[in-house]
Amino acid sequence: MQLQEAQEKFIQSWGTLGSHWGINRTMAQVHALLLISAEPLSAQEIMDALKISSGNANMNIRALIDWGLVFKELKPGERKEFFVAEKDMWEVIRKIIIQRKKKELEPVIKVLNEISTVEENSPEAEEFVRVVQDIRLFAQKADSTLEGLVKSDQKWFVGTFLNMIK
Amino acid sequence: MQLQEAQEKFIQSWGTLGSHWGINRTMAQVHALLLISAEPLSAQEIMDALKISSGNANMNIRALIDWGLVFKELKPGERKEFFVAEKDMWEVIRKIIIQRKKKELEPVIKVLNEISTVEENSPEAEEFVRVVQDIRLFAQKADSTLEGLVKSDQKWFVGTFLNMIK
DNA sequence: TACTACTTTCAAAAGGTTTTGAAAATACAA
DNA sequence: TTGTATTTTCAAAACCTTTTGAAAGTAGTA
Repeated sequence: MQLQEAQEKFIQSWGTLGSHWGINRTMAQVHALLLISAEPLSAQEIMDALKISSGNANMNIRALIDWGLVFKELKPGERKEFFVAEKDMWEVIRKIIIQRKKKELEPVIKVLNEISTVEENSPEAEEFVRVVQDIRLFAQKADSTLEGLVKSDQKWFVGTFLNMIK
Repeated sequence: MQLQEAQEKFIQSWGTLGSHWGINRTMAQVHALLLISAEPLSAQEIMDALKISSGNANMNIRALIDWGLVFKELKPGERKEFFVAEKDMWEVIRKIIIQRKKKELEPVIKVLNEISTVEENSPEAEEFVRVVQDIRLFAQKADSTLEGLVKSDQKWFVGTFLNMIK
């Protein structure tokens, strides 16, 4: 397979994956492009490579920087900004977990805590409390697992993963 | 907090969470409603409770059945169908993993395998192959971990999870 | 068979998200 | 300062997904 074809496939594929993971398709494509680029790219180069507008490029590059998946790089003598991707895959995963934990898991735990105060004075209320407690337990377990993972270094994570599959 | 208010909050919250996890909002709300219902519900009861149309209800109930998160139940003497949710949280997680692994992880691994055959005859090609190999390794690790998890029984999963958080 | 309760389909409408691109803002150079 | 390259903003347009509801289909009942 030719390099260019392979690169395009990779960008497409990463975009599709991203769109299922709370990262919009273009955002994931920009990340993919930067991941496989040996050199930092300017906004203009990203726009040209992916055929997207300046607004779109600007917005998604900034989102990637917010997530900690992309860094701004200034070249001496150049007025324009260049961008590089976080290339360490474990770090990428960590950054995504941090965002999603904050945006999804934590709000749900908050609601579960609130609603578990309901009084158990009817069969429906009993069923409700049982289900909510069960989910709450799992959510808290997931939360502390992810928290540990985020705070841990790579080796611990790799080790745990390997342990899991035996 | 009143039971009804708590139930509504739970359904809302579960819907929001679902929509970030490849399950559409209504589908997640139907699942939430069935989860906290002590009795099987008919399509009509689901439509009334969530204020959704028959088409919408039908479509999402079927999707939930496809995912293995909801089961059809026939009551003797009743013409209409009733539905119950899978209430075991670990089983719910397993079912979701099965679907997402199939729909997302496996296609990506396929592409990664294809494109890693590119020849390393330039700095760009080298960078490309390095990144792809790295991701491929991670993806395969994740795949076998999830596969093990899906095939395992609850206890093993709970145990591993607890081990992870120490 | 015809009736009725219930379920399913699907084209059109609604709703939500993403993208565009012109205009405004910014920042450096002369 | 003025000019120019670059970045940012944002309202409108395009696009994509979900929902509706009427009509068709199905299956039990009489």
